[in-house]
Amino acid sequence: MLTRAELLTSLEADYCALPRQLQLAARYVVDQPDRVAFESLRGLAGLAKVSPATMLRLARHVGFADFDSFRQPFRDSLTAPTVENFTGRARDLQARRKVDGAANLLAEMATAEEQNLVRAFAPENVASLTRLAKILLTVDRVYLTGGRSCFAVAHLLHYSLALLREGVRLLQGDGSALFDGLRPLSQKDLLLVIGYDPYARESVATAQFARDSGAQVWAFTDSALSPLARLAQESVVLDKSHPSFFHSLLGAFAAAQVLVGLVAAEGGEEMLEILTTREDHLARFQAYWQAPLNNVRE
Amino acid sequence: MLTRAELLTSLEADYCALPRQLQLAARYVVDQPDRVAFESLRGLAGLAKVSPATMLRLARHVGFADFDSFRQPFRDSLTAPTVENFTGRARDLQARRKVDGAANLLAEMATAEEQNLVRAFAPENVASLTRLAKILLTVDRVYLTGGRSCFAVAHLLHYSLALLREGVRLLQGDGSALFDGLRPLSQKDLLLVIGYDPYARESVATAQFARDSGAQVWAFTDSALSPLARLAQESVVLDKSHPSFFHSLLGAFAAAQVLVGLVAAEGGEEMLEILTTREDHLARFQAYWQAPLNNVRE
DNA sequence: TAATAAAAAAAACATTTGTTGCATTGATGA
DNA sequence: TCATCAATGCAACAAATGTTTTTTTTATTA
Repeated sequence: MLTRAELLTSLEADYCALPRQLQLAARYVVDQPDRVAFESLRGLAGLAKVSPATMLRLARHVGFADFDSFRQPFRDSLTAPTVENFTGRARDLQARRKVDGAANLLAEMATAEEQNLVRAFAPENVASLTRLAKILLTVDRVYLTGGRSCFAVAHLLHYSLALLREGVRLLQGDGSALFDGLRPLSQKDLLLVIGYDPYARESVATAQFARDSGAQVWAFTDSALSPLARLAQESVVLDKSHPSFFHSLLGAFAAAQVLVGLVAAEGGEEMLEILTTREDHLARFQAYWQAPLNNVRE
Repeated sequence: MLTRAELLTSLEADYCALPRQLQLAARYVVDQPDRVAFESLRGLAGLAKVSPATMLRLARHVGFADFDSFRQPFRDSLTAPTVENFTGRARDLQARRKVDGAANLLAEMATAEEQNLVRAFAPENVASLTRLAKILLTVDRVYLTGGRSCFAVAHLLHYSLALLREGVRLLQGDGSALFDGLRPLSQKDLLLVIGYDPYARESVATAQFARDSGAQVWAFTDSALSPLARLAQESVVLDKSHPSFFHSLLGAFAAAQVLVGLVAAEGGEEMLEILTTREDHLARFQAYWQAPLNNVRE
């Protein structure tokens, strides 16, 4: 399917070959592409001083079935910061809709996940994560918690951050053990809570507890209005769109990895040394698989 | 005239004082402000799962005379010259490399993660995952394992798949307990192992053990030549590029979510029923946080 | 519990929308 | 000059839209 840019160039190329009224219509579209995104067929025709039928003919001329799909690329260009090859492929798959139901589901998943990823890198989030990365290196202890599926995110963060600094604690999500782990929480500590709707009761309770103790609370969550965001002093708001029954956690994972990357960068050279030391340590304890020395010949 | 940002903050501030349905409407607007720009009143109401009248009431509540003027700020924010678009900004930043280290790092992360995502949806992987989804519904038991950071992937898969069928086991990655869990492994079982270079010794050993027992072995891994891929009968090969010290697991997470989505789709209607039953179950045991019933008045 | 008020959904309405078919125009070549 | 055909506007339609009014549901108070 055509992108806005392709569409505009093809209009410019065809321009001379078009009949007079279609030229008028094309001209307005080329000159004011952003307005196309918002106007109705009749509205756009009025602005271009052309009859509605003519504007529709223009849309058809450039290969679209109806006005709505003609307008779509103009809308996309305002919203979607997508990289061409990827969306292109997803749309390809969506094109052969009825042919293969599974392929369509896959295309929807791909599109959704891409959106989740893009949103994770939204300017507000990037700014928040940068701030958080700095803070993470100054606080006494870092507590991580995530209920149910979000536990995976917490676990990933714990694994990585624990390599970067001391005093990173992962709170296991089932009830009582949780508050035991939190007992020594103070004002110099930080809790990062990960939670999507429906919010695990324990996660909200933990955040409340941490906040009441005067600790810093940050959240990775799915809405600026989520109970976690309201408890947190600052939060990273992520998308979770997915065509299946489940929410997508991809945005949260992306944010987590960004955070880890920023913390590592913040730590500089000395942190890299710590890291390589620990790697050596692990290697010495044979945590990793080693390729057999003698290759087997075929 | 309110700007989009002002509008959103005022909406967030009022949120608690709003009646329940208006909260629902407000929440969608706050979470997906970009969609407001393009949707019709009825379309938006549908997305927010609210009646058209309610959405209109929200627009009126924040001081607009009609839906059209309520939507205008959202449109303006898209047309305005501010390029909030990240990839655009990322490209800008990459141009002036040495100027700002942090911003450049972020741009590199975004590009890398996008690549990881795209590779996860490569045709070979999609084909493999589709096959695997079908198989997962036929085998007796499903074992999941992932060492170190990959444990997060295994955990996510376990959480989701366990909602979809019986007999899904997550093998905790530390040593002995692992083989205990595997003892009853048979030819009708399947092991899905997730592992990136450097490969955790236990993961390789587990895969070897499973293979020797005649069970099916599948792998999410970083190379077709990885020890896990060699042991597996079929594998999903993923990228892990990341500008930081750490590997990115985003591809693995994406693949995991695709797999879950496909299994759910494969299961059809009856599986959805099982799922909703379990949700009810969890709700009844108060696993989830509930919004307080009484709204605070201003 | 019953009475009252608030909130929400449903129904109804006129308007606007995208689209189609048809009539009119204007140009071109026989 | 006339026949032909593309180009264009106009009228008409069903579908969708924004809004108002009415009815039903829900919550709160006496």
